Amino acid sequence: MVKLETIISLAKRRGFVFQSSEIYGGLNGCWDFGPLGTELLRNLKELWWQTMTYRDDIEGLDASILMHPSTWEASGHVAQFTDPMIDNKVSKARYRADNLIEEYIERLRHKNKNALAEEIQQKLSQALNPSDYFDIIQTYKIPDPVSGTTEWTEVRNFNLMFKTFIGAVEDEKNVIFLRPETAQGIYVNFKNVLDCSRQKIPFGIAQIGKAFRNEINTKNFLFRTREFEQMEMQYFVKPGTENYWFDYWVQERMGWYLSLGFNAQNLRIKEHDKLAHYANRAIDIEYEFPFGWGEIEGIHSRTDFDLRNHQEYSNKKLEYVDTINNERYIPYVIETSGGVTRSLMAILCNSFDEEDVPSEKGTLEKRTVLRFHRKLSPIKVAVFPLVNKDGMPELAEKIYHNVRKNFKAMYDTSGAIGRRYRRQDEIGTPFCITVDGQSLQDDTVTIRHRDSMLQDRISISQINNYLFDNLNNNTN
RNA sequence: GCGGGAGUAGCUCAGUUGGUAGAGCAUCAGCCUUCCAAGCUGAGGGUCGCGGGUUCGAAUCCCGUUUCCCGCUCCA
Repeated sequence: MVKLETIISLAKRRGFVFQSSEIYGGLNGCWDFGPLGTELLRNLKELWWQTMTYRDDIEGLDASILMHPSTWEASGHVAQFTDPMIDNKVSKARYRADNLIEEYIERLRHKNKNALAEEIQQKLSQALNPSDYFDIIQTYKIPDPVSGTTEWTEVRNFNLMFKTFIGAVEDEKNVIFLRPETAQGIYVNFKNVLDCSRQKIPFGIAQIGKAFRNEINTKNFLFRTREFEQMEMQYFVKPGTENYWFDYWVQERMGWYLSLGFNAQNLRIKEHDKLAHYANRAIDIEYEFPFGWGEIEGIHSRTDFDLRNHQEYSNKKLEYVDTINNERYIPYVIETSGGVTRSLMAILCNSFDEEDVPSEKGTLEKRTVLRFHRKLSPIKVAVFPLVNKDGMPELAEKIYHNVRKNFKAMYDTSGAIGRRYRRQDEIGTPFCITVDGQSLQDDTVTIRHRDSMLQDRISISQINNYLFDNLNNNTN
């Protein structure tokens, strides 16, 4: 499997991804998208957007990043989006206090000290704030698995939401958060969308946008970052039908990734062992990255947890009224929550290929090619004159100006033709059009395919049709 | 956050015991090239991640810091 460093190097060299604020030494876990990365990102999001909102039963939304503070009270993020952290003073090892205690309980059970284990379990289940965890660790003298000592710091709560202030005064009353997920923007707009769209349940609301989490550790290039983009769709269903729709959306979403050219062997569905407080069913769609399996999309059955809480906190009815059956209820929600940034990274990994091809000299040479699905490719077509004389550049340039009206295109006259093909291979351009001597005679050009390196000869007047046909069908 | 490795041109890297930096590729200009990269000529590009310190003198030694990679830990 390709190394992450290889991907990062190519991404930088060809303008897919740069480190944020690089001239100042970079900013941990933040990345910028360059010219080609931006195109790829836009194509990815556009495909998702079309898949979702071209349906009759899904509406689009673009909610603000800053939201009323009560949103995060209702969602549970203020109380629960928090890790109680504790450090051992001797080993310097850092733990989540609840995990540390749970591990200790496990070890007690292994030693058949079940009564004690049960006692601690009881206290753990009632623990709410940092001092509760600290008391348990103190009372039972829970040791550090690394150093074996009980030299602990206090337990400190680490909330993963980014905090800032609204207005000029920086006091507690003015604290607001950058959204840690886009979902809540959808829930609080549930009634608005329902009222204006004339949708009937089941229906969904789709949104693409940035979210922010003040992660303790960032990691693995684009995989774990503090600022990231999500593409989320919340599907509102009648209670009791949530399992049907859960299975439906798992199928749909998995199919979507496969339709983008993801290798099925590098995708899997992972059941959650432990469910979050809001979910009664959850799976992750995982991709096998160079560093191992990682989530690219989560599908959660969130029950009516969110709408019910927003109804309670806002004191506004968030019910759905079924006038035909004369029913009213708070809908259940199936959430499909995809990571744009993570998917982009998965696409880079999935597309990267190196193969040996025979060279002009008769030896084998390495060819680097990004085998993007055509719909994802940042550049759709490149146009070259075979050589820079005899009227070929003039004709090639004319063709280029024509195709770029409809397709992201590139014109290149620099270097030998083989080199220009390889440049395009490396950025995943599916088609290269070359004007040669024959073109000047009979108004035809060659069109070269990235993956097979084979060429068709077509007439210049057919170029647009050819590209439309080949870029819009669903084959890879 | 811990441990390990690394940071020198856009990329991959070299740089001997400290004496103010090189190569290949890439880029740009020109030439040459009639279909799968690395022919010819020339040019541009680096305060050696950043900040201190030691020294007559630091890419090189010391301290701090930052970023990336790998392994732990973590990921409501």
